[in-house]
Formats: sequence, structure tokens, C-alpha cells
Amino acid sequence: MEETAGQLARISLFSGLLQAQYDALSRIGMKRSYRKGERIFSECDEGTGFYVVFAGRVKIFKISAEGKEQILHFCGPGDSFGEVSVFTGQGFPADAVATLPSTVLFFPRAAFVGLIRKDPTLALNMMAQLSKRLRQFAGLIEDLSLKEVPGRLAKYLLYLSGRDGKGTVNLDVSKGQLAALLGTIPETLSRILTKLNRQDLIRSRGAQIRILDRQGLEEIALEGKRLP
Amino acid sequence: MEETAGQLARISLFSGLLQAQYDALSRIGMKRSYRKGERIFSECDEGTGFYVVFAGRVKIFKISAEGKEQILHFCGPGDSFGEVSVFTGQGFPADAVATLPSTVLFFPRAAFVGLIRKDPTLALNMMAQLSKRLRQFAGLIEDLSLKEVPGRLAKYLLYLSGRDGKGTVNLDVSKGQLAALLGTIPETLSRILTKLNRQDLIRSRGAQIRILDRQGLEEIALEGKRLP
DNA sequence: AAAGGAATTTGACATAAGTGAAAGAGATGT
DNA sequence: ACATCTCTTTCACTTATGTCAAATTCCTTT
Repeated sequence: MEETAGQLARISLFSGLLQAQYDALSRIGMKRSYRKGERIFSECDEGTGFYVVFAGRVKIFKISAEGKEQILHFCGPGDSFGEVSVFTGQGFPADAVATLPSTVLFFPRAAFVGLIRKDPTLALNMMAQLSKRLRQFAGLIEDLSLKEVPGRLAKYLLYLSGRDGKGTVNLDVSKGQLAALLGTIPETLSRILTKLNRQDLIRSRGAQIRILDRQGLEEIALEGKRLP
Repeated sequence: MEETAGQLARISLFSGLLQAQYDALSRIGMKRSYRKGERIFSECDEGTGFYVVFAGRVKIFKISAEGKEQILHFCGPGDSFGEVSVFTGQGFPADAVATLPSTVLFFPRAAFVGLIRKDPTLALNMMAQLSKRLRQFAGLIEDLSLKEVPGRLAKYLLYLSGRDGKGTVNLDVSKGQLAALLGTIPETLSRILTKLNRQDLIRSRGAQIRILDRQGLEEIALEGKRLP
């Protein structure tokens, strides 16, 4: 557990806490490992606590009756998930699966709530975390309802490139998964990538995408400009 | 302010607090009134605090470049909104407009955070509130991405009828606003209502809708069954 | 009651995106 | 290196839903 305590400080949810808090957290947190593809929880499972990704990647998603998937978000090292049911008492609102071999820390509900009661900084960090996710969800709702697929893809490419500050981005998920993240299907995504290439907005080869016309992409992402 | 303190106890965000806390809340909360249609804040406005509806109704929504609107949720008496920017420090993630003559309480950021720091119950209530909204947003994302408009409408009708426990529901918003809530346009909503009537699933006259075939609606809402 | 305006409905039409199937490219393990 | 499997792309086709315009109903205000 000693190693765990040191790592905790690097998690934004736990930033700025006192040493005593880290000790308490590492005492109540339980390490769990999952293989690639393994399910961590399913929608409606009783939420007995929440998780922080230690290593690997976790996908949070909804699935329809017909099997279509909508990814809500991916969690990488330092990200937390499953917090919602800690505070509402109901089941998890979505499914969680490890998309890489992953290690997570599990914090049981009652012990964690006890810690929050005693530490306003931890409480405020958690509210910031919930608020951040709420903002992200509002953006996803906006994209799904008010943008077409080319707009969502253009926005995602600009986001990736802005994050890296580079003109060439590297997709960090498969195209099938990217489709599920953008609220569409692989076939549609593939066609739109072809169009963006034909219009000389990007040049893509596999997961490598070079951005040729940033402004053109912005017109599609923000102003809803149509692709010919 | 005396009257305010009494009303505060009926707001779920403030439930279970000590008398001293109600006094503090009523000291920092400021009453503001808005006419029907008046804007309370716009997306990206700096968030200097958050709001609780006292009377009336407030609509929280996103608007596209072309003017299409997606309603995130309505807030009635006792509901809070604008919390997100209190905890992230960024601007508001959406627009807010009073859809009825409304009175709200405004709580400035710094003073409210100070109160939260001192009262774990208030903090936990706020986390429950944020979690509840997160769950609702996840549901909206699921609906927009994985259900067709008939499914969303059927789900909404069942929700209204379940809430009232009645076989006849009364739309509490105009059909234009309902369309914006379901992520579609009035024309499409109107056509689907006509179809539901033709299939004897409902009988609608104006804002009055009688549910004739609850199970049929459930098949559409949950299993994605198509309308002939 | 009449008039005016907004909300709703209906119609003809356009189109973005999903479906199903098959070909092609890439990756994986033996 | 080979065979197998999965992922991605392309094709022809269908369909749900948006667009534009007009008719109708409903509600408010005079």
C-alpha cells in the first residue's frame, strides 16, 4: 500500500490533501485488476463504491436494445468513474469495461463518504470532478442533437490536435470505437473521413491524420458548414 | 429575508441542515425576479454563483449556429441550476431563460463555497444534486443517440403518466418546447403524435393525452419497436 | 364577437445517415 | 510465412427526419 499512497497525490481528485488523508485513502482503497475487454460493472448494478484508474483504460458507455453502443467517455490513469451512484444510492447509470489491461482503485461507498465528511477539500475536489463531467456531457448532448456527424468528427480532430498542439494527430482508439464515441457507426465515419480527404481538409493513413486546413475544419465543427 | 429562511428547508439541496446554516444561506442568497422570456444567463458568461428557483420555471438549453434549440432540462421551484461553474470556475455551459415569470435565489460563488467548506451535509447534498443531473444527462445522451424520436416521445409520455400515476397526462410545455426537449422539431413531433393516435396507442387532443396502450408504448420506448 | 397572431398540423420534397453485404486491409497467433 | 480473424472501406439501397411552404387551429386582445 505504500506505493499507492505516493501515487494518490498525482490524481487530481485527491490533489491538495493532507498526508493523513492520503494514508486514510490508501487504507480504504482496494486495488483490482481487469483484463482487456473485462467488464467492471453493468448498468443498474448496485453501486457499492467508485473507482479511480491506476493504469490502463476504461470505457463508460450505454448500449441499446439492438446492440448499438454510445460511449460516454474514456477514463485513463488518474480519472475516476462510478461516482454518481455513491451519491444517489441508485445503480450505476452506464456500463464500464476495461479496454486495456487495467488496474483500478476501488473505494467503498461508506468509507469514502466518511472521508468526505471530514475533509472539505476532498469534497470540493469531488464537486469539481462531477461538474467537469457535467460540462462534458452537456457538450456531448449539444453535439448529438445540434451537429451532424462531420461536425462532431471535425471537432474531435481539432480537440486532439489542440491537445497535442500538433498538425498531425494519432487516433488513440479504433475507428469503430471512435464511431461509437461520436454517436454514429463505422461505415458512416469511414465515408466522412474519405470526404474530408477528398476536400483536402485532412490527409489520413490509418490512425495517422494530418490536418491540412484547420480553418476549414472549424467551419464544419462550429458553423455547421456542409461537406460537398 | 425571514420568509426566505423558512422556504429554504423545503429545497432538497438544503435538506437536513442546522438552523444556523439556514440563517447563513438566507444571508448570502439574493432574490432576483425575471419576466417571462427573460434571460438569466448565457453560455460562456462568467459564473459568479448559482441559482435556486423560488417560483416559476427556468429553461436550461443549448442553441446551435442555425438557431435550433436543445433543452437540457427545466427547473421548477426548489431546483437549482448553474452549479457547474461554481466548481469549475469556467463560464456557464448553457443558456438559462425564465419560461414563466420567475423568482430565483442567487448564491454568490465565494460565500457559498465557504458555507460548503464548513458543512459536510450541504456538501453531500450538492454532490447528490450534481449526481442526479449527471444521471439525467446520461439518459438524454442515450435517448438522442440510441433511440428514434418515437421512442423518446413514448418514454416521455410514460414518464409523465408514471409521475402522475394516471392514464391521462397533460403536457406541461408547448409542443414546440417538447420537440426541443426531445431533440427534434415541431413538424416531426406532430407527425409522430398523429401516428401514435392512428395506432390507437394514445388519444390526444391538444395538450391532453390519454394513454390507451401502455405496453405498446413501452415496446417503442424500450425495445425500439417501429411504428407502421 | 371579431381580428390578429402564434402555435400546430399537413404536404411535397430533400438528404443525412443507417442497413446489409461484400471486398479489402491489417493484425494476430500458430 | 501462413492462415485466420477482426477491422475498415466501399457499394447499392432504405429510411427516418429535416426543410420549406401552406393550411388550419388555437389563443389572446381589442
